[in-house]
Amino acid sequence: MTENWQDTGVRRLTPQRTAILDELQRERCHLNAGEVYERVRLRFPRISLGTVYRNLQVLVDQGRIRRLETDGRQMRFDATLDEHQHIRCVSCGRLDDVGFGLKPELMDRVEAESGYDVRGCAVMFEGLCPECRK
Amino acid sequence: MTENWQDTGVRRLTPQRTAILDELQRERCHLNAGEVYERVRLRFPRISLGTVYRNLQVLVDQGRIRRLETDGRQMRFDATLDEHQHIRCVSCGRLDDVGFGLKPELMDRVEAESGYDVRGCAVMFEGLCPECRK
DNA sequence: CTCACTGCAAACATTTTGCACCGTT
DNA sequence: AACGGTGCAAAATGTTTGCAGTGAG
Repeated sequence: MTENWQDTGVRRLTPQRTAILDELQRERCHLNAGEVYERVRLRFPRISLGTVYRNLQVLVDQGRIRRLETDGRQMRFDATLDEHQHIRCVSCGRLDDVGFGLKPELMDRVEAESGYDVRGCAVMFEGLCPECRK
Repeated sequence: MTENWQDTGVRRLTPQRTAILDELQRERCHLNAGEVYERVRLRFPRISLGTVYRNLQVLVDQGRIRRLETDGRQMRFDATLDEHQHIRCVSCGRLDDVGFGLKPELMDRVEAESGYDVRGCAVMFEGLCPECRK
């Protein structure tokens, strides 16, 4: 569904859609679907979780947000589009940005080694966040 | 539960436990819990999925296997312990190894930038696998 | 009028957990 | 006897989907 995706429909920017994108852009941390739902519900009390999930998918397909694989149980969504990576606290689960990119040579090397047509990569660091170090 | 984990009990190497580790080591690709269950069930027809999950967790805690976050919906498990990373096909979901490690300097930089005590990192490349390129 | 979008609820997939029983030590 | 491990079933969690109604173009 993510793969081979092809837009046929119109994809209006509905108020709900806008609100979801809005909340993701407002928050520095990376919300999961439930958190987006909570926040958007303050403005649209009757919005449903299904709508949130559907719109998150639309926004991902449009390239307006990124989907992050965090703890393997739930997704988080990231409205920051410039290249950066993430770091997660193994103790409290907090997720922060790390601003750096891998060198393009690395992609080439991986491409040569794996035989894949490499499209991207995600780096997830983990460790103890400043709070949890104490 | 993963964090602050501390072994008190004995953790015998039961036949079921052994079989699970065995299957993970035999398979070149990285199985998910259901696939492990399927395979182990051929040898232990009465084993339960719960037991598989519990034992996978024990093996992770013991450092005998690694838990991989793949598509955000399910985990896969990796019995190859030397440092390597992974690449996933965005089309068919196939998951392969990529043998390389990040430079230690990079970790230092991330540590300095984020304030975290960095413990590790996982790199997930994605692209089209050789089959799907065709 | 059409069709994308919505709310709602049910379905789904994956993982975790409570419980009673069993086997090692 | 104590306790870690097991099978089984139920629950919990996170996500997707079917459906009928609504509204923008």
